[in-house]
Amino acid sequence: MRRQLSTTGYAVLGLLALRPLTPYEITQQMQRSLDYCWPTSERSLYDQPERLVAAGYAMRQEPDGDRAARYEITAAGRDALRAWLATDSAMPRFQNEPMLRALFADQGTVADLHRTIDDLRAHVAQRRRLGVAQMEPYLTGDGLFQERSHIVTLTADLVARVLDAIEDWADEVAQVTAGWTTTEGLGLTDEIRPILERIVTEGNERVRRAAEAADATSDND
Amino acid sequence: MRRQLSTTGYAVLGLLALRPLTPYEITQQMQRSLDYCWPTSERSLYDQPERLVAAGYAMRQEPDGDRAARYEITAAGRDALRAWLATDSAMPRFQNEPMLRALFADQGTVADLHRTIDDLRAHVAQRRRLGVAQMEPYLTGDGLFQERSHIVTLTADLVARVLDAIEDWADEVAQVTAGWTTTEGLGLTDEIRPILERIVTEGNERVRRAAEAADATSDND
DNA sequence: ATGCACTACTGCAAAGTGCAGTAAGCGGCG
DNA sequence: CGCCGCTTACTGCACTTTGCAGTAGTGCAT
Repeated sequence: MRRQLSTTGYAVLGLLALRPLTPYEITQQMQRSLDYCWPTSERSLYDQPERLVAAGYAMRQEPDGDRAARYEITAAGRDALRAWLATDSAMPRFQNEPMLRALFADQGTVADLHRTIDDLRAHVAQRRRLGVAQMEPYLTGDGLFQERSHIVTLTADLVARVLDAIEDWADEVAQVTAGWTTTEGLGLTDEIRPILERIVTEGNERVRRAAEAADATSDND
Repeated sequence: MRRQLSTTGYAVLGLLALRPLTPYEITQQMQRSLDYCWPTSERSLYDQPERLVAAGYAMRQEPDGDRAARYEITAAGRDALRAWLATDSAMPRFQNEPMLRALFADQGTVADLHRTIDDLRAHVAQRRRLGVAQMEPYLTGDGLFQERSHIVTLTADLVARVLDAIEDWADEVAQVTAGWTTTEGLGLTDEIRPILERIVTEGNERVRRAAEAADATSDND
């Protein structure tokens, strides 16, 4: 009954809050809908249902014939989920290996960098295709859990914005590095300097705006 | 000599390629510069130097007095780093707990959602302040490893674009949900529907453009 | 002289990951 | 008809990572 759930545990609990699922169905739902914000290995998901049962947050339904048993959220589980939503969130944690490789690009070849960027572009394109296909049904009222479309739309919007950001960046890097013959020691070329200037000026601009917005908020309190 | 390094191992190796570091310095550099793309626990970093030595990719320098020993990359280490850069990259893996909580917002209160979004905005603002402060010196030629400023600028640009995307999203969510009195069952309201339409139309537009670009590339091969 | 924060780690239990392996069902094919 | 390969639905295991508690030294204020 006692141990504290991990974020992955609450993610699974959130899925069970919508409907009872078998362990395999949990892996599929997780892949389909939560992978955008909470990627996990399939392996770890198979252990979650029994942990939820041990915590009193889920119960195993009697299996129907020789099919796998579904797990169902309990009242205590709903309470725990509600309580978790009222706690402070961990902030985003973005593992971005293509960017890591870009940071070490001067240890490798121009071709290495181009290949990594191309792979990233292909990956983003693929993700977007899947995402759009999942969202289209909601427009005609045929989405999964259509009554949740307000929430699904808002979160999909974040995914779309981040994918756009990555794609635009990849396009820019591909363009800027197209003429490179070395990865080392280039420094602030005519193409790089304006990018740095934009980052710093627009960054400062946004920092200023955020500070003003924060001031306004604290005035209203 | 044998075991295969993790991505974290290569990240540390990449740092050592710039200059020899003590374990503590590795944690500080990792925090300062690679946390944007490769967040890790401090704890795991303390084990990396000895693993690199075991693999033959680094050597422990003789410590100077009672100070901690620095670890230095070996020729085999540089080869391994180069070889790694030539392999396929893993694709980004974004853990985004605020978004996960937004997806389950209908299990909690409007206040929970607003608080999570506010925390996210504050976090993004903080990250941006740090990032801009790190980039400004490069404009005047005073950045760390200024000769790497072309690479540092390009990767900082990705960070800036992603932070902008998240901030704009947070602003939008704050605005759209400001008038909500419930988190449940709202569906496609007058404010939500246009967002969904934008996601789908602009998403399809980008999918189309990416497909054209991919065609053009394969024509050129 | 004592307290206290900060630096620089180490140990340990629990959680997560990658990958190999397994077993059941099922459609095709000679 | 039996076997082949494929997909579905998992389990076991070795290894890595994480979070957190603990510790030892150092500077510096009270």
